[in-house]
Amino acid sequence: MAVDLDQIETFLAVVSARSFSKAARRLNTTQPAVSLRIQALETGLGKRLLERTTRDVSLTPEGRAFLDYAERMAALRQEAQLAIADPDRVTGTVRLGVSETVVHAWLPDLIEELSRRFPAVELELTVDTTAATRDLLVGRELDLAFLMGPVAEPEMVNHPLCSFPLVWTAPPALDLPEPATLKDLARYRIITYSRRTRPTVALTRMLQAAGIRDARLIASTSLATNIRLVESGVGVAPLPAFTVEEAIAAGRLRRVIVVPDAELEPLAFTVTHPAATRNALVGRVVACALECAAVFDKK
Amino acid sequence: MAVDLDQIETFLAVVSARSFSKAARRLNTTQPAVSLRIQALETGLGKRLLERTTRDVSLTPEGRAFLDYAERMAALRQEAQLAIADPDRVTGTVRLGVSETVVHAWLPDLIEELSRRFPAVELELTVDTTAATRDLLVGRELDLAFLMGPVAEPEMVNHPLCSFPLVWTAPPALDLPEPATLKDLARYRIITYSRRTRPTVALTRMLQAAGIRDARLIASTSLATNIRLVESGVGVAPLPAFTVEEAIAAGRLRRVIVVPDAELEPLAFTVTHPAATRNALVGRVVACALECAAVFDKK
DNA sequence: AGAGGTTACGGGCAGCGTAAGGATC
DNA sequence: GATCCTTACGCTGCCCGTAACCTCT
Repeated sequence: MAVDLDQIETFLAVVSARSFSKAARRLNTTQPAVSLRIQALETGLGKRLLERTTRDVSLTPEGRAFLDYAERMAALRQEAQLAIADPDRVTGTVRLGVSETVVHAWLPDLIEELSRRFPAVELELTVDTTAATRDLLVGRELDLAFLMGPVAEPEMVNHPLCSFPLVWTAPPALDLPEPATLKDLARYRIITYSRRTRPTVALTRMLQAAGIRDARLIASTSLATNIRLVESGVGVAPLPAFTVEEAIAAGRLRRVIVVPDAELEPLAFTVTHPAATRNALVGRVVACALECAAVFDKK
Repeated sequence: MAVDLDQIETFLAVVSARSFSKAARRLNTTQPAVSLRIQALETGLGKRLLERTTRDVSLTPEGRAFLDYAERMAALRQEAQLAIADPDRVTGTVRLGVSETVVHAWLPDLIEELSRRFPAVELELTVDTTAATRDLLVGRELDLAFLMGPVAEPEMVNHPLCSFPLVWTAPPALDLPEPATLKDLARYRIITYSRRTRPTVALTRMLQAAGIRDARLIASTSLATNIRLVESGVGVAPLPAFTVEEAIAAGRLRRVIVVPDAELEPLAFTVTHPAATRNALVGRVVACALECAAVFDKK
């Protein structure tokens, strides 16, 4: 009869997923269970909160009003847990978006640290390019994200997080003078991040500025793939130093010293989240991420 | 595992009752059920919230911190209900303290009106003198109260509510000149409110000022009793006009016209509640009470 | 001994998952 | 016909109430 926190979590999940069945998956239950919980909530309030058409789920005016209360109640529950509970017992979900580079750096450390501090908290991880992640974040489908450069939305908070120097890398056998110029490098295929990303944009500008028209770029979304391609002799690549240290030490890759004009800016990452986040866990995750990034930097 | 609104309501009830068994009675359940709910809450948080000695229940530091969250969550649930739900479905409890005079005036109207507007809301009524009610209110054991004169606590909000003229009343057979002086009245027993109440204090001052030392006062907490005493010929009494209109019309009582010096101030009632009330229903009850009082005044 | 909180235990019912049913594209 | 929400139904497990127990005054 009365409103119940379970129902509220379900309601929030449905609203955020815009679908009963997706919400059910996310809540680790079945779709009928979600359906019944929403029905119970609606009966308890005596008002319909969600309008279900066959293709979409939308909020009724009452639903929109209730959403605000629901979010505040869920946030309050979590705040209370964080303030009082044994960290072991804190529950909740953090939806985190990350760029692949971070995955290869310290994300495993963060995941481990978080699951140590908050074993009962679930992490919903989305790995994608900065652009895609950014859109999810702006659409409030993520609670926070680690991505390149600040997000210039007014409602978003950005913190500098970490930065990774890029080094030019080539197969050991490649014929390259040192220091190499952009022109030298452009004799080979250049393997880089996908088209719209910040480093690739910077690189194409540099190539244009140097008057190089016929550069052959290979854009890939996968950092691991890029490294593999260089190791296989496909071409040269600017890569985050930490990803290739081991391969260079082992002689599988060669670090190419370049002229200042060919140096790329380090990849600067920020942690970004909505200013009015109602997920009290976000603060903890941010703090933990800053620590992990700092530890990683020192190594 | 997770915190549940049922547990929170139970926690709040236990804290407010300072007892598991009293809370159980108030929640219409059994004492073991309360015990288990509190245990579940504590296990869920991994912290003990309540310290139980054999004679008293007190809050641990964590409990005190949690109390704040619990109150906010309960308030939020109720706000959401008030904002969205069918009024029929709004649940909750309002703890109301009233002076007896109000009971005889329009309290039945208020109760009826409230149970019409919010059939699922429970009213916990305490009828006592203004002084006793005031203490309960200050101790936050009441959500609001209708009592005489403003409560001068800093955290309390007072609204003028209604005022009842007092008329001197006597048994019809009594020998009294008109207009009667205080001295005339004081030849008989004067039946009045209990010692510490505002009208009785005013009356004793008036008697002192008139140099009357040997007045025989009968102080009683019950207005109905007082009326009965006058009807039975025990003495005279200042009574709220509305309570004796019918008896006067029927000839069972006589209204005594008195000189200006013997007139008593009307009984002024205010509605008082804590400024930071977390019970969203209080506002509705206040509004409803003001309406009922106004309607009553017009009759 | 009595008041009040805890533990033990059996039963009822809420809520779940499976499966079938409808509606819309 | 595919997708997605709803309804039906049997079952499990949780929570409740009764009752016995413990502890402190």
